[in-house]
Amino acid sequence: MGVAGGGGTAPVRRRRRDGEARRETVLDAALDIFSTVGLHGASIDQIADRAGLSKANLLYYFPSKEDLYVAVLRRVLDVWLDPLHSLRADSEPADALRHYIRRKVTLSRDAPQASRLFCLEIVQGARLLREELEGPLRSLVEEKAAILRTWIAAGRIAPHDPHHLIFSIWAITQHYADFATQVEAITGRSLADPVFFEETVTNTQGLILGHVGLV
Amino acid sequence: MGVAGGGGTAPVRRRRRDGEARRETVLDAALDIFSTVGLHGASIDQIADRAGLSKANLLYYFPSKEDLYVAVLRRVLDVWLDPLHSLRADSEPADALRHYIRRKVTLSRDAPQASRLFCLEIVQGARLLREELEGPLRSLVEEKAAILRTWIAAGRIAPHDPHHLIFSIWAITQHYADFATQVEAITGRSLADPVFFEETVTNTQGLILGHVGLV
DNA sequence: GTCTATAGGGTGATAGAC
DNA sequence: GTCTATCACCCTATAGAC
Repeated sequence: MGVAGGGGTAPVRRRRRDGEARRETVLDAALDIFSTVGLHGASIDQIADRAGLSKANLLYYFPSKEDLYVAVLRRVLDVWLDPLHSLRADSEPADALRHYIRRKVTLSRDAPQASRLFCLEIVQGARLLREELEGPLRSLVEEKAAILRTWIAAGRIAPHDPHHLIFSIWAITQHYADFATQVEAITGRSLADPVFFEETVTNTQGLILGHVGLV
Repeated sequence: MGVAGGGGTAPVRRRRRDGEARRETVLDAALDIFSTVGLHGASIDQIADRAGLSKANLLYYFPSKEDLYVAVLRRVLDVWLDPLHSLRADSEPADALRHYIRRKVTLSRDAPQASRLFCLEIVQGARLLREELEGPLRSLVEEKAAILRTWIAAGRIAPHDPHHLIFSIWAITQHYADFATQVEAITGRSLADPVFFEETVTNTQGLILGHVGLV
């Protein structure tokens, strides 16, 4: 993070790399803030401060606050849906579900801010994410629901609506990130505690696998 | 809603009743708006408009925007925790859980805004609700967890951590209110559809009851 | 209780020097 | 690319007439 940098390295090339890193720094800071106070509660000044640049300079990288917000959101969505891709037709159903649930809870532990920002956006009507939900997300879920239906047809899991099954997994696993404040207020524990983390994974796996007859 | 009101009725007494109704109107409007755009996204003007009075007049009833927000939150919390009170030690476990889940999903259908506002507040760290969570809520949950432990000790339900059980029920049932946008984007359906509502209740009941060995 | 007017502070975004 | 200065706007809250 040297301010001036030494020597005679070609400034243009280094600047470009710095620019990318700078954008990432801003996106990280923005995720921090947006996930805590929402789009309207955050000020550009605040985000710029945390990212270590001036307000005007931030607006050089992102032309408006909403643009920045959407950029953060898109990045979050990618990370967030990634685990679902690994649910494959040729897996063993029990292994696949167990693995998926563990990955989701792990993400709730390691990227709670991403979960919360996503949650805030959806709860408020997903004004800036609606297209992503009705397009790519819907397709992805439909694809995975088809796999579950295949397993049902083959008698490998009990017959339950795949949508409700997926929603139940999302609901429970994300609850431990989104409602962490409440969970901590009640239990005094969080996913950062390895024992509590493992309990959560095991409990959720048992709940879901039991439901589809895979205990 | 007569502006002038006729006749010679005692103005003081009627005014007081109107005042109460007026407050309620404002609280309803505020819930609408806050649950959609959050505390910071809402303007007093907007809420006053929806409630049918002027900004200055609203501030006569609620001294500041944050005061109004907290008033709405408290009212929401009461409604929201009410179903849990009916979980009693002398109930039949299967009936009690089934009933509780149905009530929670019903609330998600009939009071989704309350659920969403509560969700927004918790996700953002519950700055204005923390005491309520660590005090009354924690006590209430502890009380109900004790009941579940009694049932476990008596061999009436399978032994699982009561906290995780309660969180799972909350997570799933509230998901259909808080993430309704996502659910609709993916399935095209909502709790307003009686068939979907019944599916949701049945699925959640099956999931939970199966987990505690009551199917 | 209800209004109009306005004070007073903060914020998003732009202009323009370096 | 980065900064300072500034504009233009919105919004909370208050003052004071009715």
